[in-house]
Amino acid sequence: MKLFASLGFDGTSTKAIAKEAGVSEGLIFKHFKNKEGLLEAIINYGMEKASVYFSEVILISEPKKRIKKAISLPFTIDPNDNQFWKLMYALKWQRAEYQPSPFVLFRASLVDAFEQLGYDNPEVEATLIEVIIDGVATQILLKNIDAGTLLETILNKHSLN
Amino acid sequence: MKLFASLGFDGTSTKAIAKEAGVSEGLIFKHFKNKEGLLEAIINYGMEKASVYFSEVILISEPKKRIKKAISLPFTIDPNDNQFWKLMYALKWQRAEYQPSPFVLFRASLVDAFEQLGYDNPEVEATLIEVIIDGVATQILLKNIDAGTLLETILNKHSLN
DNA sequence: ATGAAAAGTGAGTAATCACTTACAAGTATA
DNA sequence: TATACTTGTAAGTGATTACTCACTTTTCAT
Repeated sequence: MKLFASLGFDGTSTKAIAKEAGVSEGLIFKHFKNKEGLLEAIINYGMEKASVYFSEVILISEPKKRIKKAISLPFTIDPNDNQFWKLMYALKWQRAEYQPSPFVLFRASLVDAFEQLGYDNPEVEATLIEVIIDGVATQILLKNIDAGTLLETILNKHSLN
Repeated sequence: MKLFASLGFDGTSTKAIAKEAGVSEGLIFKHFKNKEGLLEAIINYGMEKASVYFSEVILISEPKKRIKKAISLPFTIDPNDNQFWKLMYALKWQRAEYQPSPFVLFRASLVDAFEQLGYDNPEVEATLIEVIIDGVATQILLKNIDAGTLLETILNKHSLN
C-alpha cells in the first residue's frame, strides 16, 4: 500500500514490494496470483474498513444530521489510512473499474436526505456534497490545510448548524 | 497527452507513443531528450494555455465577480483540454513537484477578494473555493454530471448571484 | 545546384519487468 | 514419528523497457 500510494501501481515493481516486505518475490505470486491480485487485496482490505464509515452516515435517520455527518467524513480521516485514500484517489484517475459499490449507496442516502428536507433538486444537492467531499479530501491528503474552521464554514453555507 | 492521460506516465511506453504519433521511437529522444522531457513539454504546453484562464480571473477588480468567475472555471473547461486536465489531476497524486506556480497567484487573488468583502477568515474562504473547484473538476472530468444547475446551486450557497 | 544542419529511421543495447519453477523448511495432525 | 500440506526461497524465464547510435532523408539559405 505504501509503495503503490507513493509510486503508483505501474511505478512500483514486485521486486521493490518484496524487498520492502522482507520476503522473496515469488511469495507475492503464491499469495496473490499476480500483481493485480495484490492491488485487489489491498483495495478490499481498505474498502472493508471504509464501508464502516459509510454505514455510520447511512444509518442516521435525521436528514440534516446525516448530511452533516457526510460532510465531516473527509475531516475525520484516520492518519493511518492516509496512504490507502491516496491510493484510492490516484486510482480514480486511471482505473474507472475501481469505483466500489459502497459509494453508490452513500450517494443514494444523500439524495434521500435532501428529498426529505424538501429541496428543489435533491440530485444536484447530493452532487454538491460529493464535490465538497472530493475537494476536501484532495486538500487534506495532498496539502496540510487548516481543516478545523473549514468544516464550520462549509456547514454555515449549507445551513447545517 | 492522450496516452499519458488514459494509461498514466509509467503505464505508457515510448514505443506506444511513437506508434500513436506515427514516428520512430528514436525521434522522441531527439526532440525531448527522454520520456520525462516529453512529459514536461506536455505540461508546459498545457499550463501556457491554462494560465490564460487564471489571468482572466485575477484581472477582475470587483471581488464578487472575481470569485464568481473563479468558481465557474471548471464548468467552462474546453472539451479539447479534457485529456490535459485529466493528466494534471492524475499527476497531482503521484508527483508533488508538478504543482505549477500559476495556482499560487490564483489563490492569492481569491484571498484578496474575500478580504475586500470583509470576510472573517479570507484564507479559509479561499480554501473552500479551491475545494469546490477541485471537486467540480473531478466530477466533470470523471463522470458526466449535470453541470448547469450545479453552478447555480453553488453560487446560491455562497451568495454570489 | 551545393552543402551543412535538422529531422527522421531502424536495429540495436543492457536493464528491468512480471512471473515460473524446482526445491527446501516449517507446521500440524494421524 | 511419519506424512501431508503450507510457507517460503533462489535462480531462473522470455518479454518489454527506456534509450543509443550509425545511418539516411529532408530542408533551406547561399
